[in-house]
Formats: sequence, C-alpha cells, structure tokens
Amino acid sequence: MARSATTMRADILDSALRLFAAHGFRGTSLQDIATDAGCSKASLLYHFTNKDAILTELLAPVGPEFAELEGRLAALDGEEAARAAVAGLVDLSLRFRLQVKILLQDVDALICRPELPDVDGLTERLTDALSGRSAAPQARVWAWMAMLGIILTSAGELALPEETLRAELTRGALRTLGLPTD
Amino acid sequence: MARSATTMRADILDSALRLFAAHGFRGTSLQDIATDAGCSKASLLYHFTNKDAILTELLAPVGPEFAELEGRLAALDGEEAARAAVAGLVDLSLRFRLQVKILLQDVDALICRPELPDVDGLTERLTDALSGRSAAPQARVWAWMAMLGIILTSAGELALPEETLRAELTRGALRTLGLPTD
DNA sequence: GTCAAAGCTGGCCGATCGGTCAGCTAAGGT
DNA sequence: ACCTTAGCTGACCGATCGGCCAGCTTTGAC
Repeated sequence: MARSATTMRADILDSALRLFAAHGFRGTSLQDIATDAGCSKASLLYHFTNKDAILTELLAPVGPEFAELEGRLAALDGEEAARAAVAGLVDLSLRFRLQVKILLQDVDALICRPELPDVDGLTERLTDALSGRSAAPQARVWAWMAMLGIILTSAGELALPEETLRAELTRGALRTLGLPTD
Repeated sequence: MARSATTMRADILDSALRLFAAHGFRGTSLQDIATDAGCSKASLLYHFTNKDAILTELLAPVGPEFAELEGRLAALDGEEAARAAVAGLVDLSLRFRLQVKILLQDVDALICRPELPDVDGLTERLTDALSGRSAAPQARVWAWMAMLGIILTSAGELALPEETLRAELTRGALRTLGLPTD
C-alpha cells in the first residue's frame, strides 16, 4: 500500500473540492483530480464508484444543513422570518463556500440529479422567507438580490477576516430587504 | 442554397445564444447548436471559423457598452459615482441578460481569452465606483453584494415586466449600498 | 447554356472524456 | 513461511468532442 487508506480518500476529496470549485464539475477531469492528488486516475475509481460519487460525497453535508434551516424558517413569518433567513443563509454560505461555488457553476447540469439537494425548491422557499412571506413583486426582487448577494459574495475571494465579512453581509442583506439594521 | 445566407447565420447565432445561456459554453456542443438551428455541424463551421468565433461574435456588443459605462463613471466620485454605477449596471444587465449569463457560467474558462472583455478589471472598477471610491471593507462588501445582486437577479427568470424589474433592482441596490432611494 | 462561386453536407480525424480490467505490490493474520 | 486481501496501477475501451475536407447542389453573372 502506498499510503494509509483514509489519507488517500481524504486527499482525493480535498483535491476534488478545490478543483471543482475553481473550474466547475464539468470543467474538471478525473485526470486533473488524480494529478493534483498525486495518484493515478484508476486509483480514484477504486475509492469511488464514479465521478458523480465524488461530487455526491462532497455535497452530502450541505443538504441536511439547508434542510434544517428551512425547518427553522417554516415556523416564522414576516420580519422575523426574513431576519432568521438572512442570518442562516450568511452562516451556511460562509461555512460551505466551496460547495456552494460548485453548485452555482453547473446548476443546470446538476439540479436534475435526484440525490442532490432540490435547488429550485430550496431557493423558492428561501426567497419566500427572505421576503417575509410577501408575494409583492418588489419583495420578491429584493429577496433574490439579497440571496444572490449573500451567496456569491461569500463564495468570492474578498480578502477579509470572516467576522467582518459575516457582519457586513448581514447588514447589507438586511438593508437590501428594507429592514433596519438594528 | 438552402436558405438566405443572412438568415442562416442569424439562426445559428440565435440558437447559440439561447443554448450557451441555458447550458453554458462548455456544456453546449456544436451538434447541439446545429440541431437547434436546423442545419449540419459542418455548416456551422462554414459560417464561423470555430466554436470560439461564435462566442466572440455573441459577446462582441457587450464589451464596448461596458467600456463606455466605465468611461462615464471614471469622471465621477462618491455618491454620484455609486448612483451612476447602479443605473448603468441595471441597464446593461437587463439589456444583455443572456450574454451575462454565458459569461457567469464559465467565468474561469473564459476570462483567459484576450479578445473577451477583461472581467476581473471590469468588476474591480465597477465595485470601486459602486462603493463611492471607498476602500473601507464594509463599502467593498456592499459593492460586491449590490453588483452580484443586480447582475444575477436580472439574469434569472423572474416573471416580471421589465420596468418594475428595473425600478426594484435599482431601489434594492441603492439600499444595499446604504444610499437613500430618493 | 455555361461556368465559377456560394452554400451546405456526410464522413472522417485526433484528442480527450469517464470508466473497466487484469495484474502487480505490500501488509497482516495464521 | 504462506496466503488472502486491500491498495493501486498501466493499458485499454467506447463515446463524444471540436474541427477538416472532398464533393454535392444551387445561384447568379455572362
């Protein structure tokens, strides 16, 4: 054995996460991952059944976290729902920067997979909460702006300490939604 | 000749624009475009030297428009710069919805091409204007949130009349930046 | 009517993709 | 010392990609 099994698997996942986030799922070949991880392409397919399995394992922790956020939001309404949605979204976007970046790059090619989180429904329920359960066109537009602003800005490469980033993302989103920033 | 030359070229560009926006540049094959346009793959490469040439022609009108916006913004400062940047960005994002969507899907694979607009420099100068020429971390975060919110929300599929979309995008972005909405 | 050129296509090419397989190496229980 | 098995690999496969080319059909100038 070349190296401990757990290390090899972890190295592959680490390389795949970085490369998928940087160049997209479709833009990263198995050979790219193998080279980066320092092993052969065949070795990848020994540890994982196929390319999709690597992606699925990388994205596995994301789904439950967003589901839990949705559960918390479901009981709330109005301004309370919007503030909770902002806080939760900022938190998850920062914790899963790279995973979110992967999802966004090939949305259309990935949302059709049943094992992956239901992105369409998720965004719909999130914008519903962010708008404070309002169906007004303005509220829907602002909810989308706030959601995309949070997710993509945190996925970007702003060179800022995490705490200031979290604080300013929250403040910016609340203002987008027209809510006073405490 | 099967049909008038100008029609064939226009049909190809129309199909390519829709397919690139829907599935990305790398996610759309020449065969896909040919099938959609109702001609053979070889016919595409008769009208265009290669796949990149189709993309370049689709994106050609975008560069000058953003360059002109930049020129207008360069002379402005502070709140004036931010307001002008919001108005200009909303306008261009709505006018070039599909083109922007293409650029965003494969940013990393496309920005390296010299003939295409300098996305990195463009976003940097735009966020500089949106922040009112401020280097404060908060202003930079909010500028990114406003920019991404405008661009991606307009690229999305909100089923709203263009005028309300324009008005609410502008209002939302100004609030994100902490500017009074008149 | 003739003919050069434009418009268009089927068939082919090399490269690269994800994935399979037989087989090599080394670890570890007995 | 022996042998099973986990870890790993080079070589290979079919599919698909972007792109090329010889040649067919139609047009329009003369």
